[in-house]
Amino acid sequence: MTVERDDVQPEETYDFRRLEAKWRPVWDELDPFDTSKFEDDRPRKYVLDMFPYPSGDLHMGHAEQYALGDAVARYWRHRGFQVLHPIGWDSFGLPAENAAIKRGGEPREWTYENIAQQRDSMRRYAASFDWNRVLHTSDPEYYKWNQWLFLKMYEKGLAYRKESSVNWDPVDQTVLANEQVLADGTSERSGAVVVKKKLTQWFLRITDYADRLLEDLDQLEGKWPHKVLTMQRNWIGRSYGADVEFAIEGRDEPVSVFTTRPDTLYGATFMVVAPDSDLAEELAAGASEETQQRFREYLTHTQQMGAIDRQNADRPKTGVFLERYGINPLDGSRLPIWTSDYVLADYGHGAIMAVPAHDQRDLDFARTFDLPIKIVVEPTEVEEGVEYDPAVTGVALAGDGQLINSEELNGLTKDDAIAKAIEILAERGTGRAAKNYRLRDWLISRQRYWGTPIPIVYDEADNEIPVPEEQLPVRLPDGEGLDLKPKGSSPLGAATEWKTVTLPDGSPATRDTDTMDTFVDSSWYFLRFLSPNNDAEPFDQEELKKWAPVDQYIGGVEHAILHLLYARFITKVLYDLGYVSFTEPFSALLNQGMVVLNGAKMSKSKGNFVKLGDELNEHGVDAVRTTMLFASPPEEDVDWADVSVSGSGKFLARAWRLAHDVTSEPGVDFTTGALELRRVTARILDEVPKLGETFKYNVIIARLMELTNATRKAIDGGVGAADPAVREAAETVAIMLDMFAPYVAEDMWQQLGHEPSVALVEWPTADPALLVEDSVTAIVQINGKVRDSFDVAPDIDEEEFKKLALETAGAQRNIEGKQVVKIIAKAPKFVNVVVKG
RNA sequence: GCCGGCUUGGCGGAAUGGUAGACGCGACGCACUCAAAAUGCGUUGUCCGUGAGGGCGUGUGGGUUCGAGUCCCACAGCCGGCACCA
Repeated sequence: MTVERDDVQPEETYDFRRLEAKWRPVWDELDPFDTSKFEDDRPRKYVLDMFPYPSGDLHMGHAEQYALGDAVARYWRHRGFQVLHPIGWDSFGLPAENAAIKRGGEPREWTYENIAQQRDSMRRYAASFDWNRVLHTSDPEYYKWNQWLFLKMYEKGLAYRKESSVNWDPVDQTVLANEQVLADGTSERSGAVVVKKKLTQWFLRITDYADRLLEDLDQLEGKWPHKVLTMQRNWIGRSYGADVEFAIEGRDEPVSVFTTRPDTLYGATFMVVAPDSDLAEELAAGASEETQQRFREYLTHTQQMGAIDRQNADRPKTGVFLERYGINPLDGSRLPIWTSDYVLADYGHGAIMAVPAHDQRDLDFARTFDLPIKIVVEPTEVEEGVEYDPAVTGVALAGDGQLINSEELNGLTKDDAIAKAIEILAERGTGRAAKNYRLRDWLISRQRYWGTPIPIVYDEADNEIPVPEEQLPVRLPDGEGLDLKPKGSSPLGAATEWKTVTLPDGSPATRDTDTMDTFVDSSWYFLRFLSPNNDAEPFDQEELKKWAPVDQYIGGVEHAILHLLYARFITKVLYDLGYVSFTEPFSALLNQGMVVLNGAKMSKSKGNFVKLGDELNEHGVDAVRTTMLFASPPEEDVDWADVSVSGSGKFLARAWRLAHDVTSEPGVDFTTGALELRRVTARILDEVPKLGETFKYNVIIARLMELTNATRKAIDGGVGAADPAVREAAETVAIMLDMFAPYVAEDMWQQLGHEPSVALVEWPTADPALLVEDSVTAIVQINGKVRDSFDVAPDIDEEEFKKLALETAGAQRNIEGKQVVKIIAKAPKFVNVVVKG
């Protein structure tokens, strides 16, 4: 194959290697996507691809994402928009640190080498980025503004430090984010079972924004994938109910519990507190020595249990009676207080009222420890003779019904009783309506080196002192000489010189040695792209007005919750601080599917893997990009075993040859061209913009294949290569193909006698006259079944149309001997004859 | 358990309530070739029929409609999210 290539004239045949080598330097020189060049009145679009983490070179997943994002950006350019399409790197993070530990050297070197490699690959991939706006989150010029953001939030009380229970990896000796804990409770990297550990850490008060984060999702309906909206709603997890105060015997202060079912208050027969809560410890302290001992053992057992073990609802219920009692605020009954690990310390108040008849978990617990079960809601639909008593069936009655054994609530339905119970509690001052969230505050401290230093110092009394804004950035010290190995505290603790500072009054202080979660970096980077080199402010207000918010965001569904939730949160914070005028960062979101192989996620270790480099070398950039988008609609997964990259290559070669064969001159009058081919071109010019709006690139490519085939037929058939319609069609193919195969498109454009770049050429609009056909094919149905068809003029009159339909052989055959009941006709499309007999 | 989504040929997929299967892959046949590759042309939902033509067909069952892949109801299967969250 390679041998033969030398034998043929290179210009006569499609050769992706030649095209790639030819056009890359031209584009580098032209820099066609430099947004600053366009100071005109065209409408603007901000098209953003989620920026990559620089772990090695680009892989198939990147190829899919950037093929898609680039098609979107190129689409809008061809539609006459100024398009901002920037790229940068999410370049802080643990993999760089691990690579440095493993192979020596510095996280910095590893990171920037990978960035250089990925940047080269992206340029080869012909992604239409504005290369003048590149940012790296690990640059001090960037993370300075993370620190600025942190200080602004600290001023507003939105950043705070507290002791809490966090995910701890005992092998790597570091905290882990929730997303780094696998479903089986092990660390995704070390494989160790993750445990909970109490540490003092920095948090961002995202729970203050829970309602807005939830309610503003409604604005995004139809613009974001429904799936993502649902996932965010689940994650925030708002539930309505009541806070109820229970007096505690031998304690001055009452204990609050949250319940979604205040209607079942009369059915409460005991209380449960989380073993790892402060309350449990305090209550246990008032119990007998033996019980205190049992409590301590139980607490230890709970703390040692993995996070996932604890969440396993199938586990038998365990617990310890604390020998203390609470008082039901409605009926004054005495409720024994237990502790059990099915109650979580950090949800609600870490304590519950247990209603075993109407809550499955409470019922399981009551049956295990032989506690009373009192029915207070009679189920609505009770079948005669069917046992429904939870004490017997073991199934709690969670549904609707009529209240019984509940004094003033008796006879009410569930919903009415909830309202009434809240009213009574409020009157007596022992409770109130309340809501609770699954969402927790965002823990941003990390015991890692390769991240943004937290701009706080501590005086000798451990008071927090924010670093003054003018002293930012707090630069990360050189990693050289620092021990990055996991040891349970941040590597920055060993940077003595860096860590030690002197306060204005001369007293000594130390820096916070943790770094920020890298999700902080990515929560606002889309704003930094507007003015990445501005060192006076995080983002330029004028650029902000021009471009923000992001019109179209494109990325994988794996970020459906964390990144997108954090970015939405920070945007709302910036809105409240007066820095931006919008409350949602991404007006529209598109999730691309994954590239899989034989139905399974690609995995190097399992040998189930396709190397992007191999595909590019064998088939070329254009064929790979086209294959990615032709395989299916963008949100679906692409199974590389089901696609044909060489098939895409064949199509591109056919398209390229069209331009090569055209013999008419540029600027020739298309209106004198062959009508039939012109109609095909017009139809596609008319259809493709609509398809582009809904990202149906697979269909657009199919249309371009049709147009290519039709043009080929015209050239080889009677029309001939010199016909203006052939040039019109070939130019249309070239312009549209630019969305998927920029090298082929650019070369075709040149072959057709035009200057680069085709990427900046606006699509012609279809001549409406060409969209009207001379004749259309009408179908004839008898009782809804297609029996014949006939050609008619599109403006045929209804009566004439019906008459012609009834005259067709198919109609005659099927009507014969039957009675015509009704004729439904829509000229010139179809006729349906309803017959009987 | 709760919530969301999906289900169309051998495969990926297409189809404003109006000819289901566009376009492509694969397969088969033909041309070119000593042969193969490449390229081109043709066939390709399924069953009956030599043919003309006809029956069946978009997970299953029902409904609305002159007409349903498309709208409504129920069910099944698959995928995803959340889950001892009170």
